[in-house]
Amino acid sequence: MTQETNRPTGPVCMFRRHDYLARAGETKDCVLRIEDGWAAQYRLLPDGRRQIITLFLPGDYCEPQWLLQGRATLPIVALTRVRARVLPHGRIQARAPHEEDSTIRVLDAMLTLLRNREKWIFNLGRMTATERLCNLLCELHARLKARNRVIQDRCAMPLTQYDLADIVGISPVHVNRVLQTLRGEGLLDLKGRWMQVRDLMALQRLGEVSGDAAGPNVPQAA
Amino acid sequence: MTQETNRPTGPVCMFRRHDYLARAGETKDCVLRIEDGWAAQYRLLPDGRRQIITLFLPGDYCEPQWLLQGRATLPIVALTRVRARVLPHGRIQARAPHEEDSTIRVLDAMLTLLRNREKWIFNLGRMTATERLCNLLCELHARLKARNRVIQDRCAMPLTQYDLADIVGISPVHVNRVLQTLRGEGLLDLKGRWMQVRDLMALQRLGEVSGDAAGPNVPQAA
DNA sequence: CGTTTGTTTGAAATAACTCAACGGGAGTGG
DNA sequence: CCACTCCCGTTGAGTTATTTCAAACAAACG
Repeated sequence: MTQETNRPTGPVCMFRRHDYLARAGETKDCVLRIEDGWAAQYRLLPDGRRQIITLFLPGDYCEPQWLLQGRATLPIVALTRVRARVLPHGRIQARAPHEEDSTIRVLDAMLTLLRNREKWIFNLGRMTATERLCNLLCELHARLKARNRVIQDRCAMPLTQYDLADIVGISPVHVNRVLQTLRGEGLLDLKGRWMQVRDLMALQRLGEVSGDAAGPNVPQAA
Repeated sequence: MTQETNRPTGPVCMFRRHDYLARAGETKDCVLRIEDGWAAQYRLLPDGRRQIITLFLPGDYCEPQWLLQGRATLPIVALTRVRARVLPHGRIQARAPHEEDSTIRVLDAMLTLLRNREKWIFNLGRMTATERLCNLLCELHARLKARNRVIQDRCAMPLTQYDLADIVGISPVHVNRVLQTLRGEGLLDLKGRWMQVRDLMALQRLGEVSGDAAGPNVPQAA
């Protein structure tokens, strides 16, 4: 499961679907960079309720804060086959600021994570099921696009409807119904682990996706 | 609004209720340490939906990530009269690691913020209205207790039911009804800006505050 | 004191959930 | 290659948690 090679870029880990990249409470002296595959950090209640907290896509640093505090708080599971590069703290600190995997780059990823959580707290607290789903799909599309993994608005979508439900905080059955509607309105196609976005603008409008995370903030009435 | 003094510990800011500690997009070359009062970071949609993302209590660093990235993403508003100490980056970096307001302490607060958001993403995604409210009240109690601001399970509660609603992501009317129930069952008293917790254990049980979950909840132990 | 801000209550509407069952498709093993 | 699972997606019907609207009341404020 953890085959390592020792090329100058650092060792690589492989995980099969459902393997753990981390378990709750584990000590970590490295950061992972996902090279391929998707992983999710989640929290589970004894009664079975599950919420996915963070989604890691190709190109993401998996738990950049491990650089500052080497301890996993929640389990991280592979949603697909995953290939990840292991970046020991020493290797990160040795990099010059402008280089790949430098301290600044990793800390920057941590700040991005912090801001993305702002967005999701808003989504979960104040958006409807449809809005949340559209917003999520737009986010996935944008993140994959930034990593050159979208071709003509078509990209991978390995998440099951159960996964989607546990991200947007609704029931799997309801995810299904909302997706039906979106398909019915010609906004996207979703089948066989692939997503074809047919009307990105409409999807963004439905998902209240503004240009910037800070976009839809108008001063509060005094 | 921003009266400053220049004692060796650093300048102090005062804010009245509804004053802004920060506005979206503003550049920041300092971190604030709240000495007294409560403040909230929120996001607002044009249609009026508001979600409070972060609550800052006495003793909290307000936006510790400003140390790494000097830019506010969302507005921060004073919920009460607030007194805050201004900590310019230079002053923080000059501190020895074990001292108050050192780089490590501030970064630690940032990690705590990150972990607290994990908890709230879970709460908003998977908990019922009652659970969320109980969880919030337990969190407030614990955080204030860690700052020595709880006497015999009695502490300040300056949040209106509208504020509470915007934190736990439900409607103000429903907040009211849930609070009624909790009062009716003798779990707490809530009146005149003060909260008297009568049965903390029961409140924690209702709020699914597990020992494990409680870990990340509690703010940075100084 | 009058005005604003916050709380309480009732009744009707609805978004989302649960339960339950069926169907398809992708692997897996014979 | 077929048959058998098992996982995943789909659909329907009935239920429930939470919302919205509206109005009255209380409390804080200047």
